[in-house]
Amino acid sequence: MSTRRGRRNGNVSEADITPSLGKTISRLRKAYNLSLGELSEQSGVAKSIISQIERNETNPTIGTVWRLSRALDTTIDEVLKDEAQPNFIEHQTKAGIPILESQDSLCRLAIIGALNLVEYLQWYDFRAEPGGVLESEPHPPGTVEHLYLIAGELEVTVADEIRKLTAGESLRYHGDRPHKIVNTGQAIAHATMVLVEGTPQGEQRR
Amino acid sequence: MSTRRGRRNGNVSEADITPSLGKTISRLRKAYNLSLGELSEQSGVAKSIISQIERNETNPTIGTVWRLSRALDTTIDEVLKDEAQPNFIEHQTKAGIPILESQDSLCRLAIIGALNLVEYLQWYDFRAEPGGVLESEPHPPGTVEHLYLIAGELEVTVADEIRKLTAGESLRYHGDRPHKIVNTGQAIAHATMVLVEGTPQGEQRR
DNA sequence: GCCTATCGTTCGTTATTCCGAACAATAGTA
DNA sequence: TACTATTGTTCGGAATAACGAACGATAGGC
Repeated sequence: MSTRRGRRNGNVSEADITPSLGKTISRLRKAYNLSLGELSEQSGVAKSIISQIERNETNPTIGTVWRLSRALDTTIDEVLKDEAQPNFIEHQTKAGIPILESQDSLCRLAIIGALNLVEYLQWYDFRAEPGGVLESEPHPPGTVEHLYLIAGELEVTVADEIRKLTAGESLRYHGDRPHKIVNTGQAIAHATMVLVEGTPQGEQRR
Repeated sequence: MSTRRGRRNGNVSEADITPSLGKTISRLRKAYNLSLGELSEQSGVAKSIISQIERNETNPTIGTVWRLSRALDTTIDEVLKDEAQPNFIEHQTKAGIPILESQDSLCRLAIIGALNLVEYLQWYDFRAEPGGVLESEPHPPGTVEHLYLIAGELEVTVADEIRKLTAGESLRYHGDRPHKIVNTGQAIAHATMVLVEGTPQGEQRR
């Protein structure tokens, strides 16, 4: 019990207490199609550090992780959550629009737009084959998700509540809770999804 | 651009990016009736550091926070997360969605969502028969319009510029100028439109 | 009142995070 | 092939987080 924070050249000790951190950062970075240099620029963290973090070769500061989380449009607690979420696999399309695929590869989320406002905003084109399931980890606190079903039939579960949607209906709910979208119909379901990452109302100013 | 991470005696900069952390640790520690020394013993973190963390005078490493979380019978993401919010789901039925029709009644614009943020935000489901024309009066200054063409073919005219869109493409333009959307194809055109009113721009979210 | 125990804070040293530049590995282009 | 760009990694130096000990403050016990 002497090695304070033993590391140095090879053997990792404290670095990998959160083994998912490096993978998570790496996965998010790739989902946004960013290089180390680009993420470094957007986050203000040296790319050498990001490289080390992704390989779990260092024990970063809260501040560093926070800056990375922010650049990756998420929050620090999201990034540090232990359970790896293999929900999305990054997949590149012809037009350069990143496409996210669900694990069963029956759902496809295309990021068709994003805006940097005081709040951050993204919208998606969502398609699901019959039986397709899209499970989302909670988004950052205060996030609102809006789903408009263009065609087909969906079942949406937020926290414990379940709603069925038919074509033409829309649903709005908190995205900062675990939620699941299932195509319960026989045909392809098609929807537009808008995601607003916002200041929780009644938030303190400093 | 010299101050790397300015701190030093008094003025905190990076330390309080997660202002709740110190309070959270302190609250948990007191909830268990632990002194700094006791928590130090159980967690393996020097009590001087715990003291500084609780007063947001340092920017701890992930490892340190993790050891503290563990000693306090919780997880690191719990400690770093802000308080939860009540659940809410808002379900809008098909009948409740207002539909706007263009003058030639060949275009239909369904308002599928709106949010009051610092900026005002609306999004639409847009459908146009072949030959349909949608002419818009200029929206308030600073408005940004984003169009994502799901299917068909559109021609968008903003001020003097004309752009042709094919399925899968998207376009972003100033909405505070007169603009016109024409379905130049032979089939129904289908698009998602997002409209953001606000911020004279130059505003960013951090 | 005095002594002792315990509390949280401050101080000097050591270890390591972080940075920027240099480097190697990989493509893409002429 | 050589030249250029871009990728991720490695390396030395500066900034600082973590440590342990020392310090003042507070409260009991005698």
